[in-house]
Amino acid sequence: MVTSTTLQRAKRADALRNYEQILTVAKEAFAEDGPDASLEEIARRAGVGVGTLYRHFPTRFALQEAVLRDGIEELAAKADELLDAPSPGEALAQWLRAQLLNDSRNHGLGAAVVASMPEWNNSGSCQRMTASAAALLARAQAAGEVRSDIDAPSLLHLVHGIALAHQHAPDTVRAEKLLAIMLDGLRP
Amino acid sequence: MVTSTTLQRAKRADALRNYEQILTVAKEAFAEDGPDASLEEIARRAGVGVGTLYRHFPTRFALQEAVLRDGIEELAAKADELLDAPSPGEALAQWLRAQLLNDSRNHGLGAAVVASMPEWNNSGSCQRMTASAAALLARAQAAGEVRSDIDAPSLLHLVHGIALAHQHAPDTVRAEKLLAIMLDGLRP
DNA sequence: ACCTGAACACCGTTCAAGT
DNA sequence: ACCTGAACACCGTTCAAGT
Repeated sequence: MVTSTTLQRAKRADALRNYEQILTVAKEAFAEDGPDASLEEIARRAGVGVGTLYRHFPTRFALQEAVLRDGIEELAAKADELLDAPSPGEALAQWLRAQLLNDSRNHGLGAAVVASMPEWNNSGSCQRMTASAAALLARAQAAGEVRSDIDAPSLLHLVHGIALAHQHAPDTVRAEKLLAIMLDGLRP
Repeated sequence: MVTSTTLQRAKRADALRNYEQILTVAKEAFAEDGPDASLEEIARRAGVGVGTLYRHFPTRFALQEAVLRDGIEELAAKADELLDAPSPGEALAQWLRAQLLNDSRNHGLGAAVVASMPEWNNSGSCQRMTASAAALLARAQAAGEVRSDIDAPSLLHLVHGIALAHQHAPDTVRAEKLLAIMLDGLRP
């Protein structure tokens, strides 16, 4: 797995330390205070000047995307694995459940970013998730296990919608039941 | 129809005028700038001191709920009508479509409030919508047109999730297609 | 190169003073 | 009763000065 760390190239040691520290603190802050958590406080808690935070993450969205990156890499990897699974329909269902789980793991940050950050649609993360979803979906449709009149973006919208609707009452059971209902609706 | 105006009792004329003016401006502001629109600017554009805004609407949520109130009254009324419609399943579907339409009419404010304001669940508006949904749902379930293992809050969560996922690309066609898929999933 | 923190503009919220 | 707007605290963002 390629982590954000290994992607850093030739940074000074202190810069790298700061980068990681900001990321760690940001993860906590977003979980506690939501997607609008104070950047100033994140910098403070990371023991870093605000300017340093802005240097590493020029926009709030950049920081949010960085926080989400690990989970997204994992989901992409999981999608690749699932492309070899025996039942294409079940593989898709499993991956969508993983999406839901990931959304709840980061306390709804993912879903919130998708819904309220216009930049999301043009981000690499979005393209990556859409590509994974499209591959799994195409296979399930080719196998006749999923109706053909739905596309990958719609599918992701639905899952994130379910996640969003539960971000303030993170009832995993209920969320998974809604996903099950949605999956029933996906049958041809 | 009972409007918010007729609910005001014995206010001074200028107070009432201010109340209405703030509401009008807030509606525009939320549509333009989203649910976090500046309260200060709303007051300014309404030609009113900030204190006056706070007097009428002690919290941001109070103002948001007031902006949404008319649409909610309409939906509640529509639900009452639809309880007499011939097909219980179709009546439910129609009402859910109206929910979606209402969400897009106020530029996603409704869905955003539902998702990001913890106060929502305890609000009268929420109880009202849940009651309407429950009545239509119960009838559809009794008629055997909708599966019995879903409840009204889940149903509303799903619809608002769909609306939320589209608030930054308000593609009505796509949203309605997702709703149709969800409705398919609701069949017994 | 990278970091710091002061500086500026802006917003949320309260409250003393006004009518 | 209701309104106003100044006052305070806080945050986002930039940028000159430092290492």
